[in-house]
This record gives sequence, structure tokens and C-alpha cells, in this order.
Amino acid sequence: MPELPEVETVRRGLQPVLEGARLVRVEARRPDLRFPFPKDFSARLTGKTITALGRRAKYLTMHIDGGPVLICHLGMSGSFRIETSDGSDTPGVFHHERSKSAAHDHVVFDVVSAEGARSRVIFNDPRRFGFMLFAEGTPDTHPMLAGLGVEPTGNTLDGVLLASLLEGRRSPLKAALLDQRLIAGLGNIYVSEALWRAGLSPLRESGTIAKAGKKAAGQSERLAGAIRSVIADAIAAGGSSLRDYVQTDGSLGYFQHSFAVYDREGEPCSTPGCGGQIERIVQSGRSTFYCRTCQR
DNA sequence: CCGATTACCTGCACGC
DNA sequence: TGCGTGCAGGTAATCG
Repeated sequence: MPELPEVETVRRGLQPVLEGARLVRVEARRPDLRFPFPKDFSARLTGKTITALGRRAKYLTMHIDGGPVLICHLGMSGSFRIETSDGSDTPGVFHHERSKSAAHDHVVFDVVSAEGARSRVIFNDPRRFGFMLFAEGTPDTHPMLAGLGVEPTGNTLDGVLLASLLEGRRSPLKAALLDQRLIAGLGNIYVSEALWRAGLSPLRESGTIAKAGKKAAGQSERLAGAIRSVIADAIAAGGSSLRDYVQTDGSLGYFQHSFAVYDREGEPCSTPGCGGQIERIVQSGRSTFYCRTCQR
């Protein structure tokens, strides 16, 4: 499911409920997801207060007062949902009980806010490619995060930086942009979308847009801008909802309606005056969507 | 250094 | 209706 915009949307959805709240009960309903849950998973969290909910690339970080940092990855199919209690009666009874999702509910976090409101946050992940790990200090140095590249949010990623990242690379742009060691947070959807916005072919050899010269400099600038804009636009739209992916409050992100190429094989290219048709090709075993007419 | 392939796991759309 | 096939937003290991 989730690339950076979806994970950021999840973070923003969970933040009001989790930040400053105390974990009163944590339950892992199976021994593992992609990896085994950390030793003493529940015991090390229960009774502790969550000081902050962060994100790095596609990873969520739950910072625990006087405890570890819980690193969460949603894999392909992971999602969180929030259930709020009545506040009046029957502790443990929650609204929004949806039988549909209960099948793959793997982790349950029961929290109490500083004001005393009880909530339940549930991690659901049918494919179980997600995982949860502890970082003992700052998560940035955890092996899982240490090698990550630049965030495509903000203004850090500019044409000069992107050119330096791509310089000398023989791989196609598609592979380079998917490489989390270079830029951290792009996935299969937003790479296709960014390349279309930049008018660059996913097959293009990465190093060729980084060479000195006016033309290449313009291209790396354009690609950096395209990456930043597509990520910013997707976050503003609440991410993309494919299949049954929903936000923590059950609502849908709507950026999928803004896709120019992803999953649009055979449709006309929407670049003004282009007249081309969106194609689907396979690179590194994964679908790439692009327009060969306007993406060079 | 690079790409392709495989693996992990479940659900769904599709064709027959 | 059922069954086989291929595909799906993730990362990582292995092999040429």
C-alpha cells in the first residue's frame, strides 16, 4: 500500500490520538509479522507515555517516554485504524467495529489521553510484509534507517543534489528513484508519476541527466521539482487509496484520481498536445507506466 | 556496479 | 460455482 504520502497521512491521523497518550495495554496477536516482534514487545510499552509520533521515509516512529522507539513499517498491505470508546459507559466497547477488517488485526494498542479519553489503535496487515522493531536510541542510527537517502519533502532535494546522486549511474531512472538509499520514500506509483511530470523516460540512463551542461542541469532540476511536487500534492490529498486502503478514520485519500500514468495503460496521455498513449512496461520485475511520446 | 529473479503472504480480478 | 493464473503500494537476498 503505502509510499511516503500514505505513511505521512497515517502519521497525521494517529498523532492526535497517540501523542501524549499513555499505553495501557498492548497486544500482539501473533508472534511475528515479517519479522518476529521484539522481545518483551508488550511489556516494554505498557504503562508508558508516547511523546511523539514521527516518520522517516516510509517508516513510522513511536517515541516512548523512558523507553525504546517503536519503528513501524506498513509493508504492502498494512494499515492502522482508530476506534474510540463511548467515554460514557461500558469500558472496552468501541465504535466503528468493522467485522471486515478484524481478520488480520495483528496488534492492538489501547491508550488513554492526558484528558482521560480512551482509544484503541489497531494494526491490520493481511500480507504481513509490515514489521515492528525497537530502536534503543535515536532511530536514525538503527540499521533499518541508517542507510536511507534524502527525504523528498521540503526543499532539500534540489536539482544539484539530485544530479550528484545520479552522477555516474548506469541504471535506468526508474530503478534509481526506487532506490531508498538515494531518495527515501518513493515507491512504484510516485516514481512513475514524477517521471511523467518531468517529461523523462523511466528507461533513461540515470547518469545522463547529471552530466555538466545546460540541458542536463535543466533536467535534474525538473526531475527534482517533479518529485517534490508529486509528493507534496499527494500528501495534501491524503495519499492514494487503491483497493481497500483507507485512512485511520476510515476516509479515503483521493490522489489516485490525479494519477497521470499509474494504472492507466492504454489511456491517452494528458500532456497538452502530446497525443501519445500510456504504456505499461516491466522494470526490475515491477510495472512502470509512462508515455513514450513526451517522456524522453 | 547492475538487473533479473526469487522470496515473503494474502486477496482479488480475470478467464475458462 | 469453482479453479488456476497473474498481479498488487513493501524490502531483501541471491545469482549472473
